[in-house]
Amino acid sequence: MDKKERLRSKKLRVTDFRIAVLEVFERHKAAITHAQIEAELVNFDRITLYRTLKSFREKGIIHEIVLNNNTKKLALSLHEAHSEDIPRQDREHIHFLCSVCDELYCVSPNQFPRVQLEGFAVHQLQIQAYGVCKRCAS
Amino acid sequence: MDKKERLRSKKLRVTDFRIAVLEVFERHKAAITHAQIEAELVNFDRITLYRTLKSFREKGIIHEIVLNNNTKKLALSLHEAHSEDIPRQDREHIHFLCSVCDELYCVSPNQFPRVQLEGFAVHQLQIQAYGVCKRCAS
DNA sequence: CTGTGTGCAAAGGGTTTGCAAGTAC
DNA sequence: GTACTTGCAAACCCTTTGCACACAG
Repeated sequence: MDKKERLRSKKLRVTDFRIAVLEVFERHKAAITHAQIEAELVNFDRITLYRTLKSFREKGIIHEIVLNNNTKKLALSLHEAHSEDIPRQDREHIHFLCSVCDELYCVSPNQFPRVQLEGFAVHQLQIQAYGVCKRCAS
Repeated sequence: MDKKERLRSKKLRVTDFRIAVLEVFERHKAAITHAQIEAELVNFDRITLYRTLKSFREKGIIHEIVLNNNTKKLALSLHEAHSEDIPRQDREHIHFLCSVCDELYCVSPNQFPRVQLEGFAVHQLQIQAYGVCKRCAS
């Protein structure tokens, strides 16, 4: 069961609640909101959920995407459970938000952009793309 | 006095408080936090500040940059007071955050990146760059 | 004069903290 | 057994709302 592995590899104890939260994430291909998670859990404690998501974030199991309309979405991180440092596809993916269905997808482009800024040494780029996804375009 | 012009062109009334807030922005080359603004105002009402910043945002006088450490910064928008729609340098600038001094600058690159994403029609990109600014690098 | 802006008080909502009991390892 | 987790209550903090008064145009 790789949900358990995911937790163990981050030195987090395996509990029913954490498994349940991971299951919610795995049910979705796109990033989800805190409210969505709450809606899909039954009989849970809100505070425990806050703490669970916080430790998931700190351990890099999930990452948070803050959109400019002040909403936040959460998504599983892509990297393998056992890897120690953050691999390229985690650093270099783009957050695509569809303005029709409001779903947010983590996408790896064929070529990740580079940027030159006069007077600034750029170490990392974080890119959010806004547009329409294939499903909504048809 | 172009602070007054700035307000009038957005159909906002010119008040002492709004001028004072604009002055705070003009004192800074980089984006500032809500807390910084409060620190530089004297004898002010917190609620009025919230409402002032809200109307500035709605009118496009300032824009908000949400960083992934969950902090927000505010900066004057670049476009001329009288322009009706958002010009290219407002849509196509990059937010650079220096990890040393924690200052955030709006920078226009010589060439704004384009991105191709399979299955997604990208209409707009929002880019945040992390690194070290010239002043901190020396 | 009219509608917009301000100031105060209070409410609202999301998130965090403290602590005791429960549980993974 | 020990340290980590959970659950409940309460506290916290930031932000918004309601309303009366003040003021810009």
